[in-house]
Amino acid sequence: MESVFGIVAEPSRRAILSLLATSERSVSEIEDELRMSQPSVSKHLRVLREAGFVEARVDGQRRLYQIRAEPLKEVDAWLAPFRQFWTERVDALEAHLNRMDKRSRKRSRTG
Amino acid sequence: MESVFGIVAEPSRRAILSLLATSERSVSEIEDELRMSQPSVSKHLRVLREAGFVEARVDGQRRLYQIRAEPLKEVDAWLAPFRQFWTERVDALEAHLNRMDKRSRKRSRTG
DNA sequence: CAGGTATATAACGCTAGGAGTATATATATG
DNA sequence: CATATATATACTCCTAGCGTTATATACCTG
Repeated sequence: MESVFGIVAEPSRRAILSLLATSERSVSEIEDELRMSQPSVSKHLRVLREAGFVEARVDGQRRLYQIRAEPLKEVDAWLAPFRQFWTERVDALEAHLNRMDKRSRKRSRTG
Repeated sequence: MESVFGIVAEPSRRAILSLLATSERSVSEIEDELRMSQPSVSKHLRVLREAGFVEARVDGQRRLYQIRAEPLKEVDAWLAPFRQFWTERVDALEAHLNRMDKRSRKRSRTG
Protein backbone atom coordinates (compact mmCIF):
# COMPACT_ATOMS: atom_id res chain seq x y z
CA MET A 1 0.00 0.00 0.00
CA GLU A 2 1.47 3.22 -1.16
CA SER A 3 -0.03 6.37 0.26
CA VAL A 4 -1.68 7.26 3.54
CA PHE A 5 -4.73 8.09 1.44
CA GLY A 6 -4.93 4.61 0.05
CA ILE A 7 -4.63 3.17 3.50
CA VAL A 8 -7.35 5.34 4.94
CA ALA A 9 -9.59 4.64 1.95
CA GLU A 10 -10.36 1.20 3.31
CA PRO A 11 -13.56 1.30 5.39
CA SER A 12 -12.46 -1.41 7.81
CA ARG A 13 -9.23 0.41 8.45
CA ARG A 14 -11.02 3.67 9.11
CA ALA A 15 -13.23 1.81 11.55
CA ILE A 16 -10.20 0.40 13.32
CA LEU A 17 -8.59 3.80 13.54
CA SER A 18 -11.75 5.37 14.90
CA LEU A 19 -12.02 2.62 17.45
CA LEU A 20 -8.44 3.06 18.57
CA ALA A 21 -8.98 6.79 18.77
CA THR A 22 -10.95 6.15 21.94
CA SER A 23 -8.53 3.71 23.56
CA GLU A 24 -6.10 0.92 22.79
CA ARG A 25 -7.44 -2.56 22.06
CA SER A 26 -6.33 -6.10 21.51
CA VAL A 27 -6.86 -7.82 18.19
CA SER A 28 -9.75 -9.89 19.49
CA GLU A 29 -11.43 -6.83 20.95
CA ILE A 30 -11.30 -5.16 17.56
CA GLU A 31 -12.51 -8.38 16.02
CA ASP A 32 -15.53 -8.44 18.34
CA GLU A 33 -16.43 -4.78 18.25
CA LEU A 34 -16.19 -4.48 14.49
CA ARG A 35 -17.43 -8.00 13.76
CA MET A 36 -14.57 -8.78 11.43
CA SER A 37 -12.69 -12.03 10.98
CA GLN A 38 -9.45 -12.37 12.90
CA PRO A 39 -7.19 -12.72 9.86
CA SER A 40 -8.77 -9.66 8.34
CA VAL A 41 -8.16 -7.62 11.47
CA SER A 42 -4.57 -8.81 11.68
CA LYS A 43 -3.97 -8.01 8.04
CA HIS A 44 -5.36 -4.52 8.32
CA LEU A 45 -3.40 -3.94 11.50
CA ARG A 46 -0.27 -4.99 9.70
CA VAL A 47 -0.89 -2.43 6.99
CA LEU A 48 -1.64 0.24 9.56
CA ARG A 49 1.37 -0.70 11.64
CA GLU A 50 3.80 -0.67 8.72
CA ALA A 51 2.52 2.74 7.71
CA GLY A 52 2.91 4.09 11.23
CA PHE A 53 -0.79 4.56 11.97
CA VAL A 54 -0.73 2.20 14.92
CA GLU A 55 1.75 0.69 17.28
CA ALA A 56 1.56 -2.65 19.07
CA ARG A 57 2.71 -3.51 22.52
CA VAL A 58 2.91 -7.02 23.85
CA ASP A 59 0.74 -8.03 26.77
CA GLY A 60 1.03 -11.74 27.42
CA GLN A 61 -0.34 -13.52 24.42
CA ARG A 62 -2.18 -10.42 23.35
CA ARG A 63 -1.04 -7.44 21.34
CA LEU A 64 -2.44 -4.14 22.39
CA TYR A 65 -2.71 -1.70 19.55
CA GLN A 66 -2.73 2.00 20.05
CA ILE A 67 -3.02 4.82 17.63
CA ARG A 68 -0.08 6.81 16.34
CA ALA A 69 -1.74 9.47 14.30
CA GLU A 70 1.39 10.93 12.79
CA PRO A 71 0.55 9.77 9.26
CA LEU A 72 -2.82 11.46 9.47
CA LYS A 73 -0.98 14.72 9.62
CA GLU A 74 -0.22 14.17 5.98
CA VAL A 75 -3.89 13.95 5.15
CA ASP A 76 -4.53 17.01 7.23
CA ALA A 77 -1.76 18.88 5.45
CA TRP A 78 -3.04 17.91 2.03
CA LEU A 79 -6.44 19.17 3.01
CA ALA A 80 -5.17 22.54 4.13
CA PRO A 81 -5.22 24.35 0.76
CA PHE A 82 -8.84 23.34 0.30
CA ARG A 83 -10.11 24.63 3.61
CA GLN A 84 -10.46 28.10 2.18
CA PHE A 85 -13.32 26.81 0.06
CA TRP A 86 -15.53 26.13 3.01
CA THR A 87 -14.20 28.68 5.46
CA GLU A 88 -13.80 31.82 3.41
CA ARG A 89 -17.26 33.10 4.17
CA VAL A 90 -16.85 32.73 7.90
CA ASP A 91 -13.28 33.97 7.83
CA ALA A 92 -14.17 37.54 8.61
CA LEU A 93 -16.32 36.47 11.50
CA GLU A 94 -13.68 34.05 12.68
CA ALA A 95 -11.05 36.72 12.66
CA HIS A 96 -13.28 38.92 14.73
CA LEU A 97 -14.10 36.17 17.21
CA ASN A 98 -10.47 35.22 17.40
CA ARG A 99 -9.51 38.70 18.37
CA MET A 100 -12.24 38.93 20.98
CA ASP A 101 -12.13 35.47 22.35
CA LYS A 102 -8.88 33.73 21.46
CA ARG A 103 -7.46 33.46 24.93
CA SER A 104 -10.48 32.15 26.76
CA ARG A 105 -11.24 29.61 24.04
CA LYS A 106 -7.75 28.26 24.22
CA ARG A 107 -7.96 27.90 27.96
CA SER A 108 -11.21 25.97 27.90
CA ARG A 109 -9.97 23.55 25.24
CA THR A 110 -7.15 22.28 27.39
CA GLY A 111 -9.38 21.04 30.18
CA MET B 1 -16.88 4.63 -6.29
CA GLU B 2 -18.29 4.62 -2.82
CA SER B 3 -16.69 6.98 -0.36
CA VAL B 4 -15.00 10.33 -0.62
CA PHE B 5 -11.97 8.58 0.84
CA GLY B 6 -11.83 6.13 -2.01
CA ILE B 7 -12.11 8.91 -4.50
CA VAL B 8 -9.36 10.96 -2.94
CA ALA B 9 -7.16 7.87 -2.64
CA GLU B 10 -6.41 8.01 -6.34
CA PRO B 11 -3.19 9.98 -6.93
CA SER B 12 -4.29 11.37 -10.28
CA ARG B 13 -7.50 12.64 -8.77
CA ARG B 14 -5.67 14.29 -5.90
CA ALA B 15 -3.45 15.95 -8.48
CA ILE B 16 -6.46 17.22 -10.38
CA LEU B 17 -8.04 18.56 -7.21
CA SER B 18 -4.84 20.30 -6.20
CA LEU B 19 -4.57 21.80 -9.64
CA LEU B 20 -8.13 23.06 -9.56
CA ALA B 21 -7.55 24.49 -6.10
CA THR B 22 -5.53 27.23 -7.77
CA SER B 23 -7.97 27.98 -10.59
CA GLU B 24 -10.46 26.39 -12.97
CA ARG B 25 -9.16 24.53 -16.03
CA SER B 26 -10.31 22.88 -19.19
CA VAL B 27 -9.84 19.17 -19.72
CA SER B 28 -6.96 19.68 -22.12
CA GLU B 29 -5.23 22.02 -19.71
CA ILE B 30 -5.37 19.38 -17.02
CA GLU B 31 -4.20 16.85 -19.58
CA ASP B 32 -1.16 18.99 -20.39
CA GLU B 33 -0.25 20.08 -16.92
CA LEU B 34 -0.51 16.64 -15.39
CA ARG B 35 0.68 14.78 -18.48
CA MET B 36 -2.22 12.40 -18.43
CA SER B 37 -4.13 10.91 -21.35
CA GLN B 38 -7.34 12.65 -22.29
CA PRO B 39 -9.64 9.69 -21.61
CA SER B 40 -8.03 9.23 -18.23
CA VAL B 41 -8.61 12.87 -17.34
CA SER B 42 -12.20 12.72 -18.50
CA LYS B 43 -12.83 9.57 -16.57
CA HIS B 44 -11.40 10.94 -13.35
CA LEU B 45 -13.32 14.16 -13.83
CA ARG B 46 -16.48 12.16 -14.21
CA VAL B 47 -15.88 10.43 -10.92
CA LEU B 48 -15.05 13.72 -9.23
CA ARG B 49 -18.05 15.43 -10.77
CA GLU B 50 -20.52 12.72 -9.79
CA ALA B 51 -19.23 12.87 -6.24
CA GLY B 52 -19.54 16.64 -6.11
CA PHE B 53 -15.84 17.44 -5.93
CA VAL B 54 -15.89 19.45 -9.13
CA GLU B 55 -18.36 21.24 -11.33
CA ALA B 56 -18.18 21.80 -15.07
CA ARG B 57 -19.29 24.81 -17.01
CA VAL B 58 -19.51 24.91 -20.78
CA ASP B 59 -17.31 27.31 -22.72
CA GLY B 60 -17.62 26.68 -26.45
CA GLN B 61 -16.31 23.23 -27.13
CA ARG B 62 -14.47 23.23 -23.86
CA ARG B 63 -15.61 22.34 -20.37
CA LEU B 64 -14.16 24.40 -17.59
CA TYR B 65 -13.89 22.52 -14.36
CA GLN B 66 -13.81 24.20 -11.01
CA ILE B 67 -13.54 22.83 -7.55
CA ARG B 68 -16.46 22.30 -5.21
CA ALA B 69 -14.79 21.23 -2.06
CA GLU B 70 -17.92 20.35 -0.14
CA PRO B 71 -17.13 16.61 -0.10
CA LEU B 72 -13.75 17.30 1.40
CA LYS B 73 -15.52 18.54 4.47
CA GLU B 74 -16.34 14.94 5.13
CA VAL B 75 -12.67 14.02 5.16
CA ASP B 76 -11.98 16.99 7.36
CA ALA B 77 -14.73 15.97 9.75
CA TRP B 78 -13.50 12.41 9.95
CA LEU B 79 -10.08 13.70 10.77
CA ALA B 80 -11.30 15.87 13.62
CA PRO B 81 -11.25 13.29 16.42
CA PHE B 82 -7.65 12.47 15.58
CA ARG B 83 -6.32 15.98 15.69
CA GLN B 84 -5.92 15.79 19.44
CA PHE B 85 -3.10 13.31 18.87
CA TRP B 86 -0.87 15.82 17.22
CA THR B 87 -2.09 18.97 18.95
CA GLU B 88 -2.15 17.90 22.56
CA ARG B 89 1.46 18.84 23.07
CA VAL B 90 0.79 22.24 21.57
CA ASP B 91 -2.26 22.54 23.78
CA ALA B 92 -0.22 21.98 26.90
CA LEU B 93 2.13 24.70 25.78
CA GLU B 94 -0.77 26.98 25.03
CA ALA B 95 -2.27 26.34 28.42
CA HIS B 96 1.03 27.24 29.98
CA LEU B 97 1.41 30.37 27.92
CA ASN B 98 -2.15 31.33 28.72
CA ARG B 99 -1.51 31.03 32.41
CA MET B 100 1.60 33.17 32.10
CA ASP B 101 -0.20 35.65 29.90
CA LYS B 102 -3.17 35.88 32.22
CA ARG B 103 -0.92 36.89 35.08
CA SER B 104 0.89 39.51 33.08
CA ARG B 105 -2.41 40.89 31.89
CA LYS B 106 -3.59 41.22 35.43
CA ARG B 107 -0.48 43.17 36.20
CA SER B 108 -0.53 45.47 33.17
CA ARG B 109 -3.96 46.04 31.71
CA THR B 110 -3.39 47.01 28.10
CA GLY B 111 -6.92 47.03 27.03
C1' DC C 1 4.51 -31.41 28.34
C1' DA C 2 -0.42 -31.25 26.53
C1' DG C 3 -3.99 -28.44 25.32
C1' DG C 4 -5.98 -23.98 24.76
C1' DT C 5 -6.02 -19.25 23.39
C1' DA C 6 -4.28 -15.12 20.82
C1' DT C 7 -2.26 -13.50 16.82
C1' DA C 8 0.22 -13.78 12.43
C1' DT C 9 0.94 -15.47 7.92
C1' DA C 10 0.19 -18.11 3.53
C1' DA C 11 -2.36 -19.40 -0.40
C1' DC C 12 -6.16 -18.59 -3.35
C1' DG C 13 -10.16 -16.97 -5.73
C1' DC C 14 -12.54 -12.93 -6.93
C1' DT C 15 -13.67 -8.22 -8.13
C1' DA C 16 -13.04 -3.22 -8.56
C1' DG C 17 -11.15 -0.05 -11.00
C1' DG C 18 -7.11 2.13 -13.63
C1' DA C 19 -4.76 2.61 -18.23
C1' DG C 20 -4.99 2.32 -23.05
C1' DT C 21 -7.33 2.07 -27.67
C1' DA C 22 -11.03 3.07 -30.42
C1' DT C 23 -14.98 5.58 -31.25
C1' DA C 24 -18.95 8.72 -30.47
C1' DT C 25 -20.65 13.39 -29.78
C1' DA C 26 -20.52 18.29 -29.88
C1' DT C 27 -18.87 22.59 -31.42
C1' DA C 28 -15.98 25.68 -34.20
C1' DT C 29 -14.30 27.14 -38.60
C1' DG C 30 -13.48 27.43 -43.48
C1' DC D 1 -21.26 20.90 -45.62
C1' DA D 2 -16.48 19.09 -44.61
C1' DT D 3 -13.02 19.02 -41.43
C1' DA D 4 -10.68 19.94 -37.16
C1' DT D 5 -10.80 20.25 -32.28
C1' DA D 6 -12.52 19.26 -27.49
C1' DT D 7 -14.50 16.05 -24.62
C1' DA D 8 -17.06 11.84 -23.37
C1' DT D 9 -17.82 7.00 -23.49
C1' DA D 10 -17.24 1.86 -24.48
C1' DC D 11 -14.50 -1.89 -24.30
C1' DT D 12 -10.66 -4.77 -23.08
C1' DC D 13 -6.84 -6.07 -20.49
C1' DC D 14 -4.48 -6.28 -16.24
C1' DT D 15 -3.26 -5.87 -11.46
C1' DA D 16 -3.85 -4.54 -6.51
C1' DG D 17 -5.85 -5.85 -2.74
C1' DC D 18 -9.90 -7.75 -0.09
C1' DG D 19 -12.03 -11.76 2.27
C1' DT D 20 -11.76 -16.54 3.36
C1' DT D 21 -9.71 -20.93 4.76
C1' DA D 22 -5.98 -23.26 6.55
C1' DT D 23 -1.99 -23.27 9.11
C1' DA D 24 2.00 -21.54 11.78
C1' DT D 25 3.74 -19.33 15.89
C1' DA D 26 3.75 -17.69 20.54
C1' DC D 27 2.29 -17.68 25.07
C1' DC D 28 -0.38 -19.30 29.01
C1' DT D 29 -2.17 -22.85 32.28
C1' DG D 30 -2.97 -27.19 34.33
